[in-house]
Amino acid sequence: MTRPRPAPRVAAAVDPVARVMVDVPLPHLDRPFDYLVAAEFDEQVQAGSRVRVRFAGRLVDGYVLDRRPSSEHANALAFLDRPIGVQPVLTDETAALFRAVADRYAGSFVDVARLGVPPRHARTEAAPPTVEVARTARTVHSGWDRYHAGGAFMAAVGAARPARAVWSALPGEDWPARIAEVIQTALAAGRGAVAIVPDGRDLARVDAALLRLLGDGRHVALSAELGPAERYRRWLAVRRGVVQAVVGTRAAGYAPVVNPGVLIIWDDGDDLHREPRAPYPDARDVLVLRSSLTGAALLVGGYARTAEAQLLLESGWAHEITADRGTLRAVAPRVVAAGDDVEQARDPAARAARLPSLAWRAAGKALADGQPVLVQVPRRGYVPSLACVRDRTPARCATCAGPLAMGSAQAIASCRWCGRPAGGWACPTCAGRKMRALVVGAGRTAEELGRAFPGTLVRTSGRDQVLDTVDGRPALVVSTPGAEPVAEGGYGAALLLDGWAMLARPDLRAGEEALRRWLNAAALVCPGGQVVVVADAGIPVVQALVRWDPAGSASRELAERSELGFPPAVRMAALSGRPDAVLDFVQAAELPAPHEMIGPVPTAPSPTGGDSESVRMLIRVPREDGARLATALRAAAAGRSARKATELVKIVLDPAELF
DNA sequence: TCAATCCGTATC
DNA sequence: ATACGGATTGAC
Repeated sequence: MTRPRPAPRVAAAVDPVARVMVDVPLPHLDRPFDYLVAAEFDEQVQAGSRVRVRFAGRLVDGYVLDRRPSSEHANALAFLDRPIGVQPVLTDETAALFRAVADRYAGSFVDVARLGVPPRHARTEAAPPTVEVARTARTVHSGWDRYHAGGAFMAAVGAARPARAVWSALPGEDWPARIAEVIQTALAAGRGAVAIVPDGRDLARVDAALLRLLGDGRHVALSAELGPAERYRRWLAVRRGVVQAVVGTRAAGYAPVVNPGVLIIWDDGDDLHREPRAPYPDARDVLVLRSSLTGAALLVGGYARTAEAQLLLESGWAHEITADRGTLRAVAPRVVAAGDDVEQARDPAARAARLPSLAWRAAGKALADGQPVLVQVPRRGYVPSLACVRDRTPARCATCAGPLAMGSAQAIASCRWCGRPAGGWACPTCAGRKMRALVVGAGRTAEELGRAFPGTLVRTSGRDQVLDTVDGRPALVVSTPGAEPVAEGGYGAALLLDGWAMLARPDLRAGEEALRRWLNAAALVCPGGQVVVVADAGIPVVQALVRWDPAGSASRELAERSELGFPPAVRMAALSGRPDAVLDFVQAAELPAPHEMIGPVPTAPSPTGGDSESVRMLIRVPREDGARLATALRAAAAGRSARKATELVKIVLDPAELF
């Protein structure tokens, strides 16, 4: 009985070898493997194509890096199984970027490619490309001449020079319009552009600004919220060079724009820029790497300034775009710090609303002047919810040290992590036995404010329902950080009520993050309007808000991080997992000298239910050894996976949360 | 003497 | 991961 034999395959005549990155989760296989391309697939298998290959006996997905005339591999090559679709997805430039990001974060190429390449949608890929008719662009006067070096940066982008800048936006700045102007300048120079913003609301604003400036069809907005078909359709338009400008959320930092001339990130301190999937890259770093690799210009902008952006400046890698003090004074709100004098407030309504009297008066005046008032309150759950009524020591669980909270229908506080009721609590500092709500949610604040200002319209913007804009009529707009609506004509006043609560967070970045949120809210206030921040005026970041000095604050922050030995002044890696696995890992790793090991410490039990057996270890090296540290960690991970150590160790470079 | 099993190694 | 080869073990 003769079995039907498959027809013998013939390799392509030219460049028969494809170098393929295979999609397997093992770190030691993060390198190219060579396959033969059958003649029948010659056209479909190109540099950047998705393919299916037989690897260790199984069919797996892969990406073709390039085609070559021959292989270095000593043994016979296998034929690759088949191409997936006809559309190459990587460009030489994005392939190099995926490699660089993987190397920076001790991760693998395919992990990063998964972040940067959207899932294929076959029908969309096959559909004829929609013909976009570009409307004539509108010319407007650039708003960049209010800034030192603003015009120079625009000129550099227009001349396709690789300028790199950190931009401190003026309060009230129409930053989406400024970003649109930069993008328009890059397009006019025949180059592409990528702009990254934290969330969908900012994305919509930049999208609208681009539509106004460029007309239809010159750009696309990319975000994860689009359905798979629409997301792939827009992404394909970029990959095919139909559009050259992209605005999007963090994954759009990898968009395969042809010949990018400028890369932009807005509000780089927002934690939404950090990817929560391995290898946990940050969008600012992705753009910095991409700028270095391609020579594209880079713009890091925001009202606030991060220590990381400050380092770009102090290392001389980037230049500053700022306005002078006179220009700033003309547009800035007046900012005062109010100690939390709730108890002394004369007005009973103010007392009931937990408002310091200064804040209450500022709000009343703005409302009387016919203007809206912004009230920023922290998100519920952002900080421990109960504290000692006398000295505000956060109330913690006696068993697991988790934060205590008051349940909805319970009379007794209980732990939010372990759920145990906290009967008989006593303050560890003053032995007081009374707790009070440290932070009141937006809903409750809105209720109380409504009573404090009878007859005033109260609106809320937060997690569940985010308002994009409010009109210029008098109203109290209660919002959580990041959800503040833009007010027509600007707010008459802003009350930042969460000051000390925000600063009380046991986090390395608490100060920087508090200032960032305050500046973002205060920037929405009209020139000369009143901002009241409820915090101790002696705290440096409170001073930085009062003087509107994000640069000075970032400089101080960076100096402090240098002194304490924290990123970005040094490079750190956090290794977490079961104790034996973490120990085994660090023993196997050939870490660059000098290095410092901190820990291991047990990781805090969390409501998300992480392994209670888990520990975390920090490794610290000088900044210039960052690449070597990542290489060593990758090698250690490869060694472990090669010898079948299955216990997972999570590697995070420069973790955002250090405590 | 042969099969079952363990361990190490390569995966193109 | 998974597949394979070579060494090792154990039973006839």
